[in-house]
Amino acid sequence: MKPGPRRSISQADIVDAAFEILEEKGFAAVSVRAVAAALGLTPTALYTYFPSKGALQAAMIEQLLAGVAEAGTDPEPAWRERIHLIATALRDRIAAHAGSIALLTSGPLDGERSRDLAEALIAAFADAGLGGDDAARAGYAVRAQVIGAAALDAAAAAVPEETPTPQTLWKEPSRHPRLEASAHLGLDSGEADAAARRWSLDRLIDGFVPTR
Amino acid sequence: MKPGPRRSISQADIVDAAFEILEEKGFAAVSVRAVAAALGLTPTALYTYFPSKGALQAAMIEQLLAGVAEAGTDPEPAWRERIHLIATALRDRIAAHAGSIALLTSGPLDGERSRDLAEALIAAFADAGLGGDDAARAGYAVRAQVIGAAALDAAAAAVPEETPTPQTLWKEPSRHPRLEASAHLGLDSGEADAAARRWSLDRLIDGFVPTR
DNA sequence: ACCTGAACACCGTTCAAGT
DNA sequence: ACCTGAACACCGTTCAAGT
Repeated sequence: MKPGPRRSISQADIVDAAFEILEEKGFAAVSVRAVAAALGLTPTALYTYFPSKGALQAAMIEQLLAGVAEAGTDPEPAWRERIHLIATALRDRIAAHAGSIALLTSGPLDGERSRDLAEALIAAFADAGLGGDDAARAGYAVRAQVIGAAALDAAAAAVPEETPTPQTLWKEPSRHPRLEASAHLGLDSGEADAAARRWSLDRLIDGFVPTR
Repeated sequence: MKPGPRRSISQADIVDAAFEILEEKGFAAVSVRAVAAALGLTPTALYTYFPSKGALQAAMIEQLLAGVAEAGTDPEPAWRERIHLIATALRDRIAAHAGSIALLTSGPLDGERSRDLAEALIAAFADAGLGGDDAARAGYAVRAQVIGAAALDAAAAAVPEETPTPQTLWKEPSRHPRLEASAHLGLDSGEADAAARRWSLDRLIDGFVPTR
């Protein structure tokens, strides 16, 4: 293809292409060169739209978080439900885009949407009656919980092929009996269901919001 | 230098060299080539010790987590203190090695030490009177909390130079008033103190362990 | 067993040049 | 303004070969 002006490709097109690669081939495969190739461009052409790979990743994070805070902005549902709506929206966004937790933990997290998310959670806890500082601490704890759980889930998903244990007559006593006894919960295989996540988040909320 | 057998370098030496690069130049800089160069070796020589870069990273994770579970294994302190000891040990290890949260979220997390950590937390919650399933859920929540908070802290640390806001006469009303009002807590700048972290973790524990 | 050197298929980014 | 092509200093990994 010959050089020259072309019908413009938008920043959003580039972010979309990057997400496609992220989901299909993982975070490490999201290279400037691969994204450019997916769009039929030369790597250098991308630097017309984004000044660096980091700037592209920041744009990806903003798109990932778009609308999450708004899930709990409507003041109609009670504060607890609003927290669940925000937490679930964040969790679902991360879960819907394989590899996105690596993206989130790869650099700064100070975009506008990231702050919107923090603000919405603090507001919900303030509506629950918490003072400003406690509401901020509770909101931080919820963000840490959702992101931490997503990180643990991604780590579980990255575990290679389960090697079928050869049948042995004598079983070694396990060093992790309690962990293994809880395997059916699916916590460390990323298979916990939505009800279980809701229950755990309710426990965290209960800890921060004193019942009177 | 000429090829040939040399006084052996150990796997631990390689892991140590890798940590030095991680802390000084960040996760992205931990390359097989850079680690080899730091040891005066050729990249290919490292493949004698580790079959892949991933195997080296897994060894780094195991070293990072070494001893963390043991911080709360002694049955003498009460269960709540044991949880704090484990959580603090994990947090301190991550904080002491800049870039290590990227390491932890870069791949599988199924090593022996990782399981030791999970087991120790579940055991402490079981001592608190929780049933096996609830203890597992509470232990998972604590792990998620510490790792999620470390991820948020690292994201805050990665935020580039704070551009001093030019003095303006008329201030735009902020879209994040509650978040900004809580800036003094240092939550989103990775500067929360140990007492604040302990308080927040106590809230989480309270949510899971019903007071009677 | 442990190591080198060459090679392959990749990276992010810069620069001069084209239209 | 948008794009190409060449270039630079890097990657992880494999392979044949040395001692």
